[in-house]
Amino acid sequence: GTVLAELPLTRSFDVDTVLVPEQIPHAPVFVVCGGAVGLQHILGDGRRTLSTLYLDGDVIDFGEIGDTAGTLVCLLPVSGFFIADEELDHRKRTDPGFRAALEANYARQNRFLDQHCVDLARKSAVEKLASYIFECRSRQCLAGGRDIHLILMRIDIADYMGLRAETLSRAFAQLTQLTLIDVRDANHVQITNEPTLRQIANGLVRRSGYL
Amino acid sequence: GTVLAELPLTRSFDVDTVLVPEQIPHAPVFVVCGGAVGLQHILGDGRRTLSTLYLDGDVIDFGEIGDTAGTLVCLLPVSGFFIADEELDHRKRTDPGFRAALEANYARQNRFLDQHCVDLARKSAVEKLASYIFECRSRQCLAGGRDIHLILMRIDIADYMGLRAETLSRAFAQLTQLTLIDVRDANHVQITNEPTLRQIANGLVRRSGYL
DNA sequence: CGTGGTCTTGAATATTATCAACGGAGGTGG
DNA sequence: CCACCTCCGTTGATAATATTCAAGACCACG
Repeated sequence: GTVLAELPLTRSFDVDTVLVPEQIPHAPVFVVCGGAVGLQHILGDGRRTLSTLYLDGDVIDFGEIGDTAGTLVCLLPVSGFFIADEELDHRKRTDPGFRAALEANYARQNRFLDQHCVDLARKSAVEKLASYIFECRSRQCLAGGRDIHLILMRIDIADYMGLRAETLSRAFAQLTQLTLIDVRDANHVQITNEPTLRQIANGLVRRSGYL
Repeated sequence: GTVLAELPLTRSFDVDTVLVPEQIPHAPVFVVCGGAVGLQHILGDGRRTLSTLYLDGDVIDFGEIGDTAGTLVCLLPVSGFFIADEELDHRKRTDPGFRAALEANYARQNRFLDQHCVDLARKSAVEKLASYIFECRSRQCLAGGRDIHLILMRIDIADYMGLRAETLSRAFAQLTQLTLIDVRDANHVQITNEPTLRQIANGLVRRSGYL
């Protein structure tokens, strides 16, 4: 994100705001500086999924996402800036560092999506929560830190990890009872047994381990 | 894929071959021309997940995937060609069409991953199978076609959709009994009621609909 | 002090995973 | 040619897990 210098097209959005390509005409890229944006999909009967999270430093390319892929919703108050069409084209053509930054952003998003698929496909609720906690840490570049900011509300974490809010709540209770985490408040947990929590996130212990 | 002209670094691989970056030194990109490659992740206790499929025309960037993200496994006999480091750099610098093709590939992979997350997060087994059938069709550019090639073996479809093979088998049985599909052989199904199958894939009918 | 929203808990239900066994297709060797 | 084997896919019974629905707890806010 640091390579992309801030431009005058800075904006802020409230929670639940839907970001649409027409927000700023001819500005197809939005760079998140604070808050959280989620790519939201609603199934026919109302089931909600958050497939991608855009946090501080992430680049949202409206052109890439298109119309069929869901809607971009502000999950927290969001600040960031748009990049105008001509500016984008110009810098893509002339600035190799800019191109590299964009490419790195795509690759980064791809890795997160890939890992997210693994988390969703086969992991239990407890494993999903453990994985989410570590994802929060790595996304916030707090390598090794024990105090984790959970970023989202429970319902959004649940919709991101493919769970119901009730099931997620029970997963918090289980990890707490196993003294692997300590829930400070709704938005913060402290990791009290990182090796075991890591093993659970990686699916190492399943039946005998944490029951 | 058509923009990327074929080069002399053509190779073929048998089923179960693991593709590693060192396969061809200094050739970090592989373009799939036939067969199927899967990005495979194994959890600590052996659970297997296929997070991404690379089919005809897809571009695999070893540099992007890195080491931590799983292993690339040939799910079918694979043919394709590598692009050498210097060739890649040169064309990235001088050929805007090449850059655009690479970027489009990233965006395409991103959309597939995104949709895949939605499929994995909240859909039932039957809904997942319906979604997979439509994904096969759209990947093979058979818009509107009724005869679908399932591409993969049952076990690989299951690991891709986050199911056990037994559960997937029961999903096939359910869709067949509802006369929504007709299983020709292990690799082919015919869609016999596309609107309803589409509704199931989209999560429109859940409890009362197909039971 | 009520109110709306978020989060949690409990009991019943639905769905999936697990374990075991069977059937069929394809290959191999006597 | 046929017994034999292996791999793949299916089916059945049971256990584990998540969802659903209902209700209560907690907190911020007017």
